[in-house]
Amino acid sequence: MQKHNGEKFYITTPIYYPSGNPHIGHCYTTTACDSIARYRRMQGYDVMFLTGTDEHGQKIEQKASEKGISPKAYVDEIVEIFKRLWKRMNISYDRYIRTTDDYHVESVQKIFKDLYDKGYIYKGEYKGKYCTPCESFWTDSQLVDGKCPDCGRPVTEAKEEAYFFKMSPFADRIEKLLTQTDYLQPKTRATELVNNFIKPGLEDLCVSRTSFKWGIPVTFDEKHVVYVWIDALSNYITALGYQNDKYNDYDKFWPADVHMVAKDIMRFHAIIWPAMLMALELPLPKHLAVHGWITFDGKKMGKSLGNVVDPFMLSDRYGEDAIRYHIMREMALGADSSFSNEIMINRINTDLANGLGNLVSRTVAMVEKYFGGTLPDEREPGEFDDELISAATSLSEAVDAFIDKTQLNNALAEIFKVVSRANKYIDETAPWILAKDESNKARLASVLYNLLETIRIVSTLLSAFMPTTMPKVWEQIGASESDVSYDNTSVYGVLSRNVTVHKGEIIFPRIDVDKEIDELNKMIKPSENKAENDSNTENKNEGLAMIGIEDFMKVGLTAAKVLNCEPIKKAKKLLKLTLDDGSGKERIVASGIAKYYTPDQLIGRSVIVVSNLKPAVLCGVESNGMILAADSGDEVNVIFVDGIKPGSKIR
RNA sequence: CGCGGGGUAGAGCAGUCAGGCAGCUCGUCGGGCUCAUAACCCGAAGGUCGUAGGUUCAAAUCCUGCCCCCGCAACCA
Repeated sequence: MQKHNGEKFYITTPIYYPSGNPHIGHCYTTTACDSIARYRRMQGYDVMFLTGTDEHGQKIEQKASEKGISPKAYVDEIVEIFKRLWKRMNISYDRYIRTTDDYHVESVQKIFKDLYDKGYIYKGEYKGKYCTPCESFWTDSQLVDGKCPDCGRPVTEAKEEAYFFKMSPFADRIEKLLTQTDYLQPKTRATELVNNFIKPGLEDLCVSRTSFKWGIPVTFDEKHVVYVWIDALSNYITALGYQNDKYNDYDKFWPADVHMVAKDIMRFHAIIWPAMLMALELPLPKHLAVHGWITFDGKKMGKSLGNVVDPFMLSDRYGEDAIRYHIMREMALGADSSFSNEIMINRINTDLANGLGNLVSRTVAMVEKYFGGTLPDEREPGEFDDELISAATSLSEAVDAFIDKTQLNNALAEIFKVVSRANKYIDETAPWILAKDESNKARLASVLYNLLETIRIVSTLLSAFMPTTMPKVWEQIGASESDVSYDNTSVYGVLSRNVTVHKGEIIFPRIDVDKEIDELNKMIKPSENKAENDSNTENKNEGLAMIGIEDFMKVGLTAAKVLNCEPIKKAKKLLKLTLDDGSGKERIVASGIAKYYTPDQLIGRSVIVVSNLKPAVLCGVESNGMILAADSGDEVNVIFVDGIKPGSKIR
């Protein structure tokens, strides 16, 4: 076994955006980091485990003003909730950075200036769609129906002065980093990044904004605030004291050993962050571990589903360690993993209650029943002993290897193989038969001691993943603090020969699946219905505002007959419809219904068209209006008005 | 021909890089056990490995074509 005394280990979660309450996805990243951090501490590393919140930006500014409070007051509230959750989940972070902290602000300003002085940041123009009432810029992809996603009003082409960060000088080095090193875990994503972002040419990055105020001011140009990239990503070094006097840990802990992120922010950490560090001439982090999303019953987890899988509620019901175990056991590094109540409860029952919990319970019960709680001196080795003991003492080596690769699910699988082996050992040795004959006393003591030793090793390794419950196991098997050190996991014979056990409460109670699912469903019903409503309105409009008749009358609805219809070549979802709307001129409309209708099903039929919609070009086709259809979420039905004369007004 | 991931037992997945008896977990069925949280242990059923070809003594694995699903992007007007 390798000794790691004093070696440093630096691991980070992303800094989360507190525009809403934390959900199970945040929990995954954070507990995964926590487990690695705890494991490394056990191994003797000097660990720095950082988490925090990314608190600036337009969205926070807006949410705060909706609530009529200052942005700082708004984030303060949510940060409290994050911290409360981490406490509940027993997260052992060493440091919590908020981008509103003074020292971070100071560092970011220096970094920005430094990059400017080095010539990597220059002043340019940012072009985009602008919503005047909201004073907001939006990218095309953010627009909803071509309109401002916040207020729904039309946007105009506009530009603003902005600072840009030159990315191109670093393209080659970044490509090498992604394809030729083990920076990216899993590496399968490297191709995707290189093809999508590096090969087409790295675009310079807009790093300042003038359109909102809630951010870190650019020191040499006060109307600009630093945009998210430099502000947020640099947290990983400012939290160590880079360019500030608050901390003095940069030299010791940088570069980071692991940045763990979910796949949606992989690009920033795989490309932008290394580019920034290269520009600053700083060492690059060693690994970027990218995990997937937790999906709920197959659906992508969103804010609206956040309530459904509320981590506070789950930990109330099942205990934080059961939740920690489940999400880490279920999630593989690369892929998404599906979360459902049934999978979770089954997992808790099978592995924790039936497997580990029951093993502890039956072993301790037998020591009490057959020896009054304290093992005698006598020993007698026997068949099956060696296999069990070697499985247990070699376990840490296997677990180490998976931790090194950030594959926590596999590390846990490895541990539970030994739990199974131990349960099988009980059957093989049949202690209850040994107990019938006094002459087998020594053999019986050996069997039970071997089981206690196995439990000791398994629970020690598991304590990184389940830090709340494992100490309860140690108490039951009579292990002292020094017995459960990491170093002792590869050693047999650590527990005292005359160890005394203490039967206690059931550590992982078995859950009644049917009853529990029933209750959960009852709780979920209201919020799930709400979620469905949300998704029907594209999740963007939080309930439509009331409008007056005059607003409705602004919409021109006309019956029209489909003269021709054909797929649009470049488009997957669009059909191009040629309509007779009674005006005498043909009207061309593109409609995103190709998944649900073939052209044949539409030609000759009559539909309702919104006639005064501003034209838009979609995949090279100019669309004049839209046709009405009912969207239930699962299917889309065009509203047909066959027999109605083209041109008829609809009100 | 936009980029990428995937299709293996009822469900969820590994195995594919490096060809060599099709495996794991859950579920189902049968048996065993009685220390234990109705838990534990053993056994069985269940798969044309998406599809059509090719290479090979041998293909889930390598090659070619096609079908389907999922992300991202574009395009839900």
